[in-house]
Amino acid sequence: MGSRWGINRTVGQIYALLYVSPRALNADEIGEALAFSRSNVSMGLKELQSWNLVRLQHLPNDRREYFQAPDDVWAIFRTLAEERRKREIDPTLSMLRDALMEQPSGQDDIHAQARMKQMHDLIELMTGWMADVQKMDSTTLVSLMKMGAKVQKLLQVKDKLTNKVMTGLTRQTLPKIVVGQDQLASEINRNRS
Amino acid sequence: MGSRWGINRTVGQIYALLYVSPRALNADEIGEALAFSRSNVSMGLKELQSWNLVRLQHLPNDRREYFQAPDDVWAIFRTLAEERRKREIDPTLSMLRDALMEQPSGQDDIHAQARMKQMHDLIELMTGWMADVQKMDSTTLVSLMKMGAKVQKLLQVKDKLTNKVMTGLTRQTLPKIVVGQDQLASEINRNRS
DNA sequence: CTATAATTTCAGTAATTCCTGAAAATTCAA
DNA sequence: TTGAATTTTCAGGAATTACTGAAATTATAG
Repeated sequence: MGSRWGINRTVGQIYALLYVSPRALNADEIGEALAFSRSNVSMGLKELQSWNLVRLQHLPNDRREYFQAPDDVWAIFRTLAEERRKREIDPTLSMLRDALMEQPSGQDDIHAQARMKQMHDLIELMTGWMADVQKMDSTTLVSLMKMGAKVQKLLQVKDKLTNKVMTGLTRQTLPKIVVGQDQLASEINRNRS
Repeated sequence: MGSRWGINRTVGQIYALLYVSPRALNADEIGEALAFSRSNVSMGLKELQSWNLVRLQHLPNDRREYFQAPDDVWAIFRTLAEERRKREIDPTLSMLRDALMEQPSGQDDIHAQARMKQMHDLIELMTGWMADVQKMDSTTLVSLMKMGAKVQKLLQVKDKLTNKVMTGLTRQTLPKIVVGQDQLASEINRNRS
């Protein structure tokens, strides 16, 4: 699966092995377990290190290095997301920005730039949102995910109100309550007192 | 960039062209613009169709098919996310489930299964959350993203309270208020009356 | 139907990516 | 230092993936 997550098959296999292993493994053990050449293992581990996905251990009286995956799956996910942002998203955003700076020559260019702006804004919005999510600890993240549907329900209500697309009945029964995104936090905070 | 999003370079180029183009293009126009052979374009378009990423058009008095990308960037994002789920996430989940059904033979297997369970639950949680997000319209989605940080602040307060890790001072000033994920929606709903 | 325009398929080749063994480099105990 | 253990580098070959042109298929106008 990892092959679609920016790492190739071999590296994925190595990481899967480290992930399920109850203890840190050295390069020879990995190579033997997966029938990879020693050099292949070395390259794979180097790549995993460049992704910050492995922790290094040294056992006493053993010169070899031992590798392990972090215990917290969410930490792994966060690292992966962060590295992909650095490697793929950020360069993409800066290329889009460069393209937007150029002087458009003709009607088609203007349209293309408008489209690129849309894409840029979408990516930037999602990246910023991910950055916020990154800061949360695992427990909080799980809470957010589990309540997902409910936050959305709230937002949809808000959306209908602000966009005035609700039915007459609803409009009558719901006097001017506009739950804007800026107001949500304070709405909740008010409940505390 | 698309090469990391499950589609290869050529297909990515074709889609980028369609995306910025002010009008639908036929296969010959695409091939000429990108210097691809006609058959390469055909394969690329076929792949894009299998991903549901292009809309087909027929012009009067022209037998050729014209292709275009949807106008809404968020629709594109949703389609991409949905297709990746079907192609990558779902098979991964079912493989993990299969592995979890197997009888563990030994201590190491038990540990490996526990780890796979963690990964399975993480993926399932995120998939479910994404499914919820999928249902939202673009405007709502933007609202959610923009308020991201604020939802998190709220959740962190909740988290500190439920986990009793707050300082004595905070505990004194905040009497038994527990904002649980199940309660949030109803808290807000109550404001409506 | 037929002729022709348009598209798709596919076998062969080109290009790319991956993996290996040998050699070089590094580390560290003695 | 020396030398054995360990790791890394890298050129070349293996495997995979991508692309092309020719032929086959499909669609449609007349």
